[in-house]
Amino acid sequence: MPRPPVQRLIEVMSVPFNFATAIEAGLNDAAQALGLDTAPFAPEVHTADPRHGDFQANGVLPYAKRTKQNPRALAEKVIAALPSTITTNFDVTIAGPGFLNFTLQIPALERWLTTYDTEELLRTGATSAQPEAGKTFVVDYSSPNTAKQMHVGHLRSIVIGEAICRLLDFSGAKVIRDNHIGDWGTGFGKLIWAYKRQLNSNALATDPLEEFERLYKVGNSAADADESVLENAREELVKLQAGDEENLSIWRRINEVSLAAFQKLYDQFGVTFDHTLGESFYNDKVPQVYQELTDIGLAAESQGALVVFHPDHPRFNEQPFIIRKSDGAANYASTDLATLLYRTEQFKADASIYVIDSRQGDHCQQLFLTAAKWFEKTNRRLPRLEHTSFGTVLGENGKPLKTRSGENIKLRDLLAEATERAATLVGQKSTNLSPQEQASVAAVVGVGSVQYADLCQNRSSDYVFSWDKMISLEGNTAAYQLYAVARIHSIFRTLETSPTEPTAFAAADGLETTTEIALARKLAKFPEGLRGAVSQLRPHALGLYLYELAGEFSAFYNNDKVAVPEANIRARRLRLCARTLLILETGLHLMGLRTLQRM
RNA sequence: GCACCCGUAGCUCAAUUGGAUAGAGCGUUUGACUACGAAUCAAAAGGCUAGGAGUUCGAUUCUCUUCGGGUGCACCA
Repeated sequence: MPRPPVQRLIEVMSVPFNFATAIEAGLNDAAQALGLDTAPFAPEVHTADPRHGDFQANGVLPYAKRTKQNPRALAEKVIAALPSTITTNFDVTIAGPGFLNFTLQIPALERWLTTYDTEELLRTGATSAQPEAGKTFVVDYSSPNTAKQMHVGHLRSIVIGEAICRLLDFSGAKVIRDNHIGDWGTGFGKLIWAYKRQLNSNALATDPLEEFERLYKVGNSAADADESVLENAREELVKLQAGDEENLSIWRRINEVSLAAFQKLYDQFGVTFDHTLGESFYNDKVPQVYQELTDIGLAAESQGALVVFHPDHPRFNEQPFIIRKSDGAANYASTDLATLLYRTEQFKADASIYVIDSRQGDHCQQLFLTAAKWFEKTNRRLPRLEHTSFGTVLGENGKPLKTRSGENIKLRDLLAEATERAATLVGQKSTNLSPQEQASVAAVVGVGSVQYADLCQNRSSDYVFSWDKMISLEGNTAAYQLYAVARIHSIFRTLETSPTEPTAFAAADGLETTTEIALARKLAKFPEGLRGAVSQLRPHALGLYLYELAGEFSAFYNNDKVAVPEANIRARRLRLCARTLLILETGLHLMGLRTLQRM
């Protein structure tokens, strides 16, 4: 039976969610009790190599050095002053020149395992331990251009952006997902020009986006070849921006079709935006930006354009930030500034996160620098601004991934191929499943493999896209972890019980085997995996943790049979299975993946 | 030319942001299914962290420098 809420709350409060932050607090208490100068004393707690315990604190060493004390003697004193919250949970030893090693006592591990037994409680724990809780984060990701299909170049922003949103949300932040689409570009004049002359209505009916793309190319090459076409296209754009009804309705139609096509892809990734405020939305909000930046002397005319220079910057003192083109039109610098103001004032953003590829680093730096000066002069509070940049998806030749003919690979085709390849594999490995089940498993494995391949390594570097590595399903892949999840579900099916049925664990006694204990120690480090991912907005830190957890589980599974006759042993192993399942599923969902009961 | 990112095992990547003997997977070699799912597990071999200098108790991480790769740099986002 579920315990009453009040009792649960007391239990949760008495067992720290994140042991590392608990140690940190304990060390700070000890330092204060000893009269250490707490300002320069930093506990420096990290998860440790298992050979050295569960956590290590290195802070005594630099402090002893600075105050000219014997580090080991100081370490002795610090240990003696540790509060009971630490000493009742850990064995503490001194190692080497003055490292403090903390090893979780088995009862403490067991308390953690019995306490954090639902996703809601993990979330509550994360909210209590994470500094992001209560803050408003606007996350700007995906942000494709309308009238074009998304391709591989759009993959990373979607996948990384969504994972970051989920991680922040789980940490108690208020997350606003904003799809800042490019729907006001200068290409629209050419597209409208071609639309009016060469529209194929059959093609428009069957695959409108494909048709818009074709028309855009037609308009583009016609404008290149003929000056008068270019002139015409400009006029179409001016008419559009002036509110011409015919052009506006074509433009609306393009956006409608584009957004519907985008949503089909977002559905496969489990992405839903709170706002889709494209550049057109800010059309009437850029004059204020021009005005204010000019008034405070930040922007000035140069070669006919309105630009911002930063004399205090080694490069941007000469490299301009163009906020209005010489023909008077806005560009993405103008709208990005207007957007930032809108997010600050309307959304009350504490942070604005830009999930954009690393090639736009200069733009973001200029945007942030400009915004900082602008907001300071106008007495506005500047949100935390972060360019969450990422590298390029490369083919096996080390160059940006393309089709054989050199075209961009459409995201639609990429996901279709991933699903198809997964289906082939499922057809071989999962013959016990019905055809419908096989198809849905293939979709989860296929799309999940693409997502995970993108998330499992450091976002800032380029990565090589390899079907074989991704779909071969070995090593640090989605399928390896999905397999662990499916196996755990299978155990509960076989034993005819459920991971959420507390009576299944009622007879559990103390952890015994080395593989049981190793798995339990890994489980209790979920908060650290989460913290690593959130604090740096790097999902791969969580991915790596989950992979290691799945590995510990597999070792446990091979060593310690769960379905044994002894009720006490079976119950404690079942509990380990249930917690592993909870954390694997929670973690994978945080990365944007779906999970399976069988595969 | 200026700036940013990167260089770690044969290959693809980690290393908790300055911590202890630099870790995984693939590939190679060897072992484990009359086992709750072998899409698994256990073990071995594989390294002057591109080269050099510096900072300090301690450097893959910070500074300088050389080499090699990628990407930006006046009106497309």
